[in-house]
Amino acid sequence: MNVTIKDIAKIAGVSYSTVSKALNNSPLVKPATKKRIIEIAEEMGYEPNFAAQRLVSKQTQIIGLIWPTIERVVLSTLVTNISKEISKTPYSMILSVDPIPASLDTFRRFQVDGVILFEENIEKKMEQTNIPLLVYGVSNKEQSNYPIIDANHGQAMDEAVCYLAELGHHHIAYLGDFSEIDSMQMQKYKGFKKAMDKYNLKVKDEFLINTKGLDWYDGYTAVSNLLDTDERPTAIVGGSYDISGGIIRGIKERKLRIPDDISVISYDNIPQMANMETPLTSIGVPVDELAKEIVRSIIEYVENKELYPSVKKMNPVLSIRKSCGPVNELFK
Amino acid sequence: MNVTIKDIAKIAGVSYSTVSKALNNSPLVKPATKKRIIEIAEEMGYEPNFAAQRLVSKQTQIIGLIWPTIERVVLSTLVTNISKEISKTPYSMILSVDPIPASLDTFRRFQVDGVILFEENIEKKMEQTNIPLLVYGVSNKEQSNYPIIDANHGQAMDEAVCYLAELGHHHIAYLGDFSEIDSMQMQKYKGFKKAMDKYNLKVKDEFLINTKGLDWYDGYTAVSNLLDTDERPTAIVGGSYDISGGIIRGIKERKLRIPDDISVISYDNIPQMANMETPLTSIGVPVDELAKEIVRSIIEYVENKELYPSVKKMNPVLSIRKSCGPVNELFK
DNA sequence: TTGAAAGCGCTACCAT
DNA sequence: ATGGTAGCGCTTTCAA
Repeated sequence: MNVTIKDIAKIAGVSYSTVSKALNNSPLVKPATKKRIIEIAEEMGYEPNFAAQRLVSKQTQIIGLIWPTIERVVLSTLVTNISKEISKTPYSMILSVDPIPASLDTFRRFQVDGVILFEENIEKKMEQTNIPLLVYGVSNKEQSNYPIIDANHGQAMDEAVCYLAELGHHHIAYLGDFSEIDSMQMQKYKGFKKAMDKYNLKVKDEFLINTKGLDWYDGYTAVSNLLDTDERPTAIVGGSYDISGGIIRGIKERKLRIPDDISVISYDNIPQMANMETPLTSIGVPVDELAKEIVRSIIEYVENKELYPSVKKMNPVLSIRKSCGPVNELFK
Repeated sequence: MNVTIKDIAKIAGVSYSTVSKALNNSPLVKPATKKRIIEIAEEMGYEPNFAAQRLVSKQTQIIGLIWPTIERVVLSTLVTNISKEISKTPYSMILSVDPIPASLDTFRRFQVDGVILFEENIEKKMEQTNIPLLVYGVSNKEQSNYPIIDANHGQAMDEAVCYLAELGHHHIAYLGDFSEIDSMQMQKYKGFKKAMDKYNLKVKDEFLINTKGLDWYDGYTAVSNLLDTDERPTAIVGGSYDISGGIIRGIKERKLRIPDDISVISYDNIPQMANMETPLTSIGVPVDELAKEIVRSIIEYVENKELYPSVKKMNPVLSIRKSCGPVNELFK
């Protein structure tokens, strides 16, 4: 059997309610007593009984997170960051890898206080959930039944293009997925075109490549096609971390130098970008900030349910590393 | 407030202890009463209070799983399958993405009944855990402090090579990671060489390529190098699902046909292999069987702690799809 | 076959 | 500043 507060009380020679207070750092206990009790508790290897705490406090202090179905490094990095962030709070996080409805079911049984979700277009599936739900994804509509954390993709592309333009690039290509299925990808694509327009840069059709996927080899294939033509861009915007990885490799295989011959800027902003064969200059909401905001929001929502479901757009950050440089005059 | 058994008791006109029994399908309750109570419970949307159940029953009925740090499709497929398998039992599963010690800490707080782990060489880290632990990984030693589920890599390679030999292949290449760090990979590599030996096939040094990684592009790069030489193998064994994906693409890019010009067999056995551009013939423990065994074992261990920690080697299965064929006489 | 009641370990309130 | 105690929702004796 495990140590309980009653055991501690017996040893400490106090009542067990005092022990409870001491362990919860209540100001109602004399510091000396408190200290003594805490020491005894530690010595005895006391671990509070979660179930008992919950039973009485009604709150589970658990946040559920549904593991995104799409496998991407950026997403799993985000999940890891969220986990780290939550562990700094009094809350714990549990994950489910099941499909959304099954996950919600599990979470209901666990009586979690709130749920974090990554999918979009989940309206239908969510009908009767009364658990506070926080979604990370695209905010299509003005209104929503649950709070949404989104990234300002338009601004991100604007900053990326602006940066490249300032470096003197006029011939910029975008390699990303714009298959119309994934609205987040579409936002990036549209954002790019809009930004090019804003900075008075013409964008050639051949410089707009639909990778039809977000994986490493999608970027690799796309850049291979791009570089095997006569006219090359002086800079490339990669639509995602993985795509950009493929882009870099493709470029290197053609013995082109980054950034001397060609500059590359990538969407997404995760620390891994600094550790690539060429550290990638990138644009996007830093994953740790994103995680912080997601955790802050869900907890705020949980503790304050009447809060109006809000939509929050996170601002991107340009992280300058080594993959972008001034345009090479030779190639102009 | 949620519905409790007392509420149900009031409506049903019985005592709440009867409700408890009825809901737990106790034989002590008259079937008619039981049926009525269950109906009322459903109608009222009753959900048992997890915390209360735990508090009294001492068992949490929760299995914790520590998300593997290495990102691989096969592993996440396995996790998904384990989750599915556990949901068929009275147990639930929670995941943690934190490093092992932090995860174990969380699990201890949650008072989970058992933990599933994927890493190897964890001896040191586990010192003082008294939670039943089940490891999926390589069983280096005869003895271990915890049960291990392993795959019979030697037999797998034997079957793969045997199959290819029967199809008439003599020139077989192995593309996998054998960087000595990952003992599971080493087992595959050694298994391949041993099997080649057993079937009296010579293996050329150039046909043994260390991909130094398990990703798609590792396979792609390796096969590109392999195929750009004069002498080609008639068959390739790919060391993992991802590697083999890259291999296939590399082959196709060179306008070679699978399996007419070259046969490919992949390690690992997950359903996704049937859906590739060329459905992959593969060897490995089917992921669903693996999941079943893992779940069966951990539960057995949990419910039967005095059980001697065992090492179980799972048998591989050869799944014949479309990527292997008889050797093409022209290339012999 | 059903009901009463103890008690799981804890928090929070009221009393001292 | 400390102690006493009700009660969270449930399972599980024991009694009827």
